[in-house]
Amino acid sequence: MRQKITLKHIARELDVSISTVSKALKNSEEISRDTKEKIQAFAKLYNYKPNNIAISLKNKRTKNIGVIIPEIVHHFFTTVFRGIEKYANKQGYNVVVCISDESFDKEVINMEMLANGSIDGFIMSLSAETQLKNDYNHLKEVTEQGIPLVLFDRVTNEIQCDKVVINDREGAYLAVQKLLKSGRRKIALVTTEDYFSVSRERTQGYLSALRDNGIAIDGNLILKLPYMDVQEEDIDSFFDGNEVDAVLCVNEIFAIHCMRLVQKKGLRIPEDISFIGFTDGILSKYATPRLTSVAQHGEEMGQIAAKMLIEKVESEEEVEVYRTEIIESTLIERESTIN
Amino acid sequence: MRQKITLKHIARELDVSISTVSKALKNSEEISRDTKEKIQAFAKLYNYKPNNIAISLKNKRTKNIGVIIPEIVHHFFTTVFRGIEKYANKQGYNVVVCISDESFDKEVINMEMLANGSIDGFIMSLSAETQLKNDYNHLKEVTEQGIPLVLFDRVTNEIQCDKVVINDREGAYLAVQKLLKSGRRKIALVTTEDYFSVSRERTQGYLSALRDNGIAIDGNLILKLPYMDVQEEDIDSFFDGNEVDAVLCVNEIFAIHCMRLVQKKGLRIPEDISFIGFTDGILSKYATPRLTSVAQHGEEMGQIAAKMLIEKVESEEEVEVYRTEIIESTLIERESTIN
DNA sequence: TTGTATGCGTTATCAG
DNA sequence: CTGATAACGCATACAA
Repeated sequence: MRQKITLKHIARELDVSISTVSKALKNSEEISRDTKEKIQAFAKLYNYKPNNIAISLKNKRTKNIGVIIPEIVHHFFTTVFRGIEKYANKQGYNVVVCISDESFDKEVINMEMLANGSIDGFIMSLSAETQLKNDYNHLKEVTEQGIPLVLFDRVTNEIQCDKVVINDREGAYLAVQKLLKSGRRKIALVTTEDYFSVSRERTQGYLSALRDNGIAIDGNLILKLPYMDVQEEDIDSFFDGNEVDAVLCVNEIFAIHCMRLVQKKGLRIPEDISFIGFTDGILSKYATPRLTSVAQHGEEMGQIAAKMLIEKVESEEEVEVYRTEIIESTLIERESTIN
Repeated sequence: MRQKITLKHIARELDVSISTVSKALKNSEEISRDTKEKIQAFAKLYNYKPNNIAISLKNKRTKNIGVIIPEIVHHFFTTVFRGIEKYANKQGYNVVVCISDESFDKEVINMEMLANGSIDGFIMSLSAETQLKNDYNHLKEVTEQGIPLVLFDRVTNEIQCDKVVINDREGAYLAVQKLLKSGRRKIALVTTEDYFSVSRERTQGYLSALRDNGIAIDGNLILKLPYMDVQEEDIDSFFDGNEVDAVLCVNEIFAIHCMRLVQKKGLRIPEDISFIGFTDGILSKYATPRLTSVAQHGEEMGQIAAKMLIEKVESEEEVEVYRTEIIESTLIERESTIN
């Protein structure tokens, strides 16, 4: 087993000083051609690579970025992560990922673990529990220490930092417009509890689209489902109790569930009832019928978040100005709606 | 902005030496109660946390593990990652993820980036291109440097290291058995090119199940699809050209595609034709009909991989014995098959 | 009980 | 052109 070789080894072997080796390997003008060649050849032969940890300690820069997301087995977060990783990698950064598992405590623990020198900045999306508790002290801690932070998708106004979100309200608005234009009038909304920032926004979009079109809002047509562990009975009784000709769901899982049950009841999609979902993940593409969906542009979101973060990390001056990037959402029309 | 505080700061502030502070914070017996209390109180007040990088440099242990996977927007890898992250986190390790994007070059670059001190060991699944080229020098490099490596799912015999795979052959065998037991005789296999280790194994299982049951093997019933960018026409003509009453697909995407087309042709699933897929991801669960599937137990696989790796990382003696853990695959029966 | 010195691997400054 | 030294933050063997 060939041990990792260090500057010291090379220096000893070639009978020069460590600093000479260091300079030679950086092709410094200070060092004579002969010496450089000798050292470089030796280094190459033994496959010398500088130790990242030592460099990090010296530079106080790790070239690592920390990503904390609520869940990874979830298409949207996965695409965002992809965008982050792609951009970060191109800039020579590595990505360390922690999953908060929608838990406040894990989110806090993970942040603290990483905040002690392991990373140069954070990209994160808030856990459900954090949003519910509305407690953001761990984020404050971190930003006060001067560690850059970029929040995406699930964000909060309580924290001053860069953010990137999609225009959720607009997305919902567009979706409802689309449904109205195709003649639908009894449009239901299937959403989560209000403490999710995205659900709130989407609900707003839904409501204002109806309002702008002079449609009375019927509270009975809004179904709130738990974020996890959807009970089919809840959906079932909702559709039994209401006459509905179109449904907007705040995520694709809800949409798939609803479509299945509604089809079981003998309704045809989209002839009898239209469906539009959010997220536009793999389920939307492969559902039967294929689901019309508001795309969240996860990968783009990730790239932008990474770009914002790295800019902050690499900017010398402590700029105290924070941006919120809003990505326009777009409607991907498929088979679950009519024109 | 409160800067990160170090031992040196505390020492200076309290007019003691750095080592006294260091020991006091470790509650060393050497230090007097008074001094300890004073130092600990001060440290707590200023929220002192040791710098991970410095500790890594000192200990030559980063408490980071590197994960290199071909793709993250893919349910199986995502569940494996979940398992890795869960276990690693519990043991105080962080996970840095790189995506090879099925590219040999990216795999190599990522490994080299991480092998220079950033991580204590690797967990990886080979990229498609790597398997195609059959070139594993980058893995050899790393293992020769004494960096522990665990391969999962997409593995190779060329490298001596710990491995964890599912019993793909057995899984396929069981699936075919199931189909035979329900009276099916014209069983098709939809697979990828041979250079994927998993496809090879699954094909073996398919063939031996047929053989063991005295069914003649019909090469026409084996459809090889490209791993990416499936062309629906290929599937279409396959089903037009062959009479088939059951299909085993080596992944769920293939299965979904086939089911959709077959249904379009007017066949009923499972009455006319049965389907079994591999992976058992989100698509299998939400397909119509729900897809019977060979579960790959991704999370378990990830946990085991992480456990194996951390054991190696933490074992002092250089044990030159490598294990291959084989996880039994199980058949999840749903609506796409009959009894 | 406390402090000094040394080292982890690297780079930068300054002296020779 | 080359090398000694200090520093990054921490831990520890050893000295006082």
